Parts: sequence; C-alpha cells; structure tokens
Amino acid sequence: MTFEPQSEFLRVLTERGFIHQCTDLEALDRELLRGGVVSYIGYDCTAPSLHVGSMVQIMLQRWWQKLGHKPIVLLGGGTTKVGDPSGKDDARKLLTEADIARNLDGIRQVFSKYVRFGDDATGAVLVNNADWLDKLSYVDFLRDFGRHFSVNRMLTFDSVKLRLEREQPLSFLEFNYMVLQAYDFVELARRHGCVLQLGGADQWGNIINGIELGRRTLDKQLFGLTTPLITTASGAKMGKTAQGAVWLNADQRSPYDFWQFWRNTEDADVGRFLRLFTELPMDEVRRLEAIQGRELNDAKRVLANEATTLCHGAEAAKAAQAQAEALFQGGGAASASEAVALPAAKLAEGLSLIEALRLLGLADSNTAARTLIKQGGARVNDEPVKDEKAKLTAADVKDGLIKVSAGKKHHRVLKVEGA
RNA sequence: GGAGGGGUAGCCAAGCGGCCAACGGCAACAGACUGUAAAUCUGUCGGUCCUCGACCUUCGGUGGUUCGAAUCCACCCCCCUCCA
Repeated sequence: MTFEPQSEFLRVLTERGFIHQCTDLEALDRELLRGGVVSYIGYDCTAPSLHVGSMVQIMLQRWWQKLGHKPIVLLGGGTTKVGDPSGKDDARKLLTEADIARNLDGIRQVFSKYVRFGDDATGAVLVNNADWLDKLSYVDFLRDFGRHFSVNRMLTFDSVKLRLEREQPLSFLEFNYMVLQAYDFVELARRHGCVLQLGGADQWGNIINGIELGRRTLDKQLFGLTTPLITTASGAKMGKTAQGAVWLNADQRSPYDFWQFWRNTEDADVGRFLRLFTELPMDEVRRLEAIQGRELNDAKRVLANEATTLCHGAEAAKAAQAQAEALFQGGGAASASEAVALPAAKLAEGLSLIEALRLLGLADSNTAARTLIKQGGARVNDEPVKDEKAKLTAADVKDGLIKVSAGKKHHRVLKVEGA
C-alpha cells in the first residue's frame, strides 16, 4: 500500500492497525475529506451483550465519530432470525422475538459507553434491520432485488463454498443471509445516506454484495472497509478465555475480571492492543511497546487501565487495579469488595478448606478441590496448604477476612460476619 | 417413502462381549521455570469417600439376550449422504 491518505480518519486508523482491506481507498479518502460521512457496522444480536471480539469494530466506530463522521450501529434484529452461514458447520439456532428484543436492549447499553447517540451530524444512530426486513414482501423483493444476485457467484463465496465442500448442510434460509445483508446496505444508503460499510475481514464477501447491489439499484458508489481479524500472538481467538467470552457489561464480566483480561495480554500483543483498544497517543504507544521483559508489565497495566476506563469508567478501572494489586502482591489487605460472606458461627464449627474452595467457586467438586490441594495449588492467606483435611479457623482471620487462593491467579476473599 | 452412514466424557475421536470410567488429540486446571506473559516440562482431568483402593452414575432413549454389554438383539428418537 503506497497510497498516502489525506483524511484524518484513514491516517489515524491505518497507523493504529485497523485497516485490512478497502474497496477503493483513494475514492473513500476523497469522500472523507468532505466530513460528515455516514457509515455503518452490523452486529449480531444473538446475545444480550457484546464481547471483546467486537471491540475492534466498536473502537472503529468510536474513532469514526470522534473524527467528525456519523456512525450507524446496525443491529441485526431481522437477520438474526436467519443466521449467517459464516463457514461454520452448524446452522445457528433461531431466536425468539422476545430474546432478540432483550438482546437489542443490552447491546444498546453497551454501545452507549463508547459512542454518543444523537440526531446531529455526528451523533450515532442505532437502527434495527427488522424495521425493514420484517416488512418485505417476498415476491416484490425477489423481483426488485433478487434478479441482481447471481447464484453462480454466491456459490463461490467462502461462507457458502466451505459448507458445500465439506458436504455440510446449508439451508435456503441461511443462503439468503447474504442477500438480506446486502439489502441492508442499500436500505441504509437510502434512509440515512450511508455510503460505507465497515466490518471484520470475514464480512468482506457480504460487504461486496451490498456495494454491488447499491451500484445496480441506486446507481451510487458505496464503499467497504474491513478490519483484520484479531487473534492473539499464540493464535487463539481474541476474547475467549476459560470462563468464556469476555463480555463488555459488568453483570456478565466484572470490571475486575475485565481488567485482569487485559493485564494478562501476551507480551507480543501489547503494542497491537494498545493501538487498537486504547486511545493513547501513538508516541506513548510506541514508548510502551518498546519496553522489554518484566517492565512490560507496566505497559500491560496501562493497557488494562485504559481499556477498562473506556468500558466501565475511570473509577471502576482504578478499583480493579487496586483490587488486583492487593490480591497479587499478597500481604496487603485484600479488598473486601467481592468478598463472600461467611457467618462467624460457621467458622466456629469448622469449615474445611475443601468446603471453602467450593464456596468461593474456586473448585467445582470436592474431588477437584482435593486435587488442587494435593497439587499444592491451594493457599490460605498466601500460605500453601497441602493437607486435604485442613480446616479454616478463627486463627486464619486477618482483619475480618480470609484470603483463599487457587493457583497463582485465582484469589478470593471470605469475609467473616457476625463475630 | 427407499438405500446407506452416524449419535461415546467440554470438543474432536478410538473402542465394537469381560483386562473400560473407556486409547489418543485439543481445551481446561495445578506445579516447575518466570514477570499475574508466551513457550517448554511434569501432574490432574465423571462423582463420592479416600492410603493402596473401594463404591456410585456414564457411551442417543427404552426394553431384551448374557454370569457379564459402550460393544449383540428389538423398538423408538435425532443427524448426515444418496435416490424418489
């Protein structure tokens, strides 16, 4: 790519590593120089929240708004009823209207932390494609739009091709997903003057379809721009952990856990993640990513603070850091927040370590708790306990709290009450 | 509707009358090394009691054959492929 973009959006976003592929970079650049351009990104509403896997898209829209343009957040209330074939072998299970409505609401809340909604020139707009897809008349739609789609060509798209090659079923319903998605773009172009669709690299095919349809039916030039798919340096999908997806809402993933997720970023990812998931000036990013070895933990702390501040606010970020520091640096008074209450009476009659581990969610079964103890992973107040029959007593209480750890990363606190 | 293939632990995937709580791989968890990273090595990885070990519940569902079944038989449910 030798092209030097003039628009601030493309310059900033290219530098930060958001850009994977564009249908016409130069023309888009000229368009952007005029300002106030409208773009959209479509999101599934299969879940009541969004997770870290969508963060690149969310940040992209945030930048888009910040740099003087208008973002549309398209929620696929209609397309969710269909399901993207997306190369997966299993068809998606269909959601009920009520599920979808609930999910839409949750996602709206997540988004409001990242973009400013409003009717003005750069105010974000949230739309639901069910608004137009639900009303489509089948025959009219086929006649007006269906004729612009070549099945021959659709069969060559990866999402479809993979399924066919693997002889996995692909229902007609799913096959129509891309048609509907293309139609979304045209509809948004008509309703909101939207000229650009952003999305992950896996959406390229769908985006192209929309552009094509826009050219044929509106005689208008539309643009597509994709972001790279983000995986961790060791190849794992971004945003999945043992505990499942890293959700962006506090009730599904506490700010503390969210902070921890970023704090545990692999070394090789720190720079890339700082660019993508924080808004730190590039000079600062370059300084931080240049750090080597143990000191790199400082950069990870910055990453965690920045990302958590965006998602949960500065205070939550600060609290999360304080909590983490207290737990990991041992010794220090473990934070009482998130502590599990333990009646003093219960402690008096003797609470086995095994029970405590289960109570705190550090072990799923007695066997698991035993294994943990046997392997030397269990600690009480930072002291390893290898006796399976160990009991917690009043002697273990420090300032009303007992800190119990499973391994080096999982720390919980029991708060003795009613003493 | 017809013909064939298949449903095994979180996932993939062996096993096809006893030695099977079930090979192997992935994921996960713990330990060692470190830096709350990665990689590597070691251990654990259905449950209960635990010292070896013992017992309980598992191989789509329900019945049956057998001293004994994930493995054989019958019926049923679900999935896939091809044909109508």
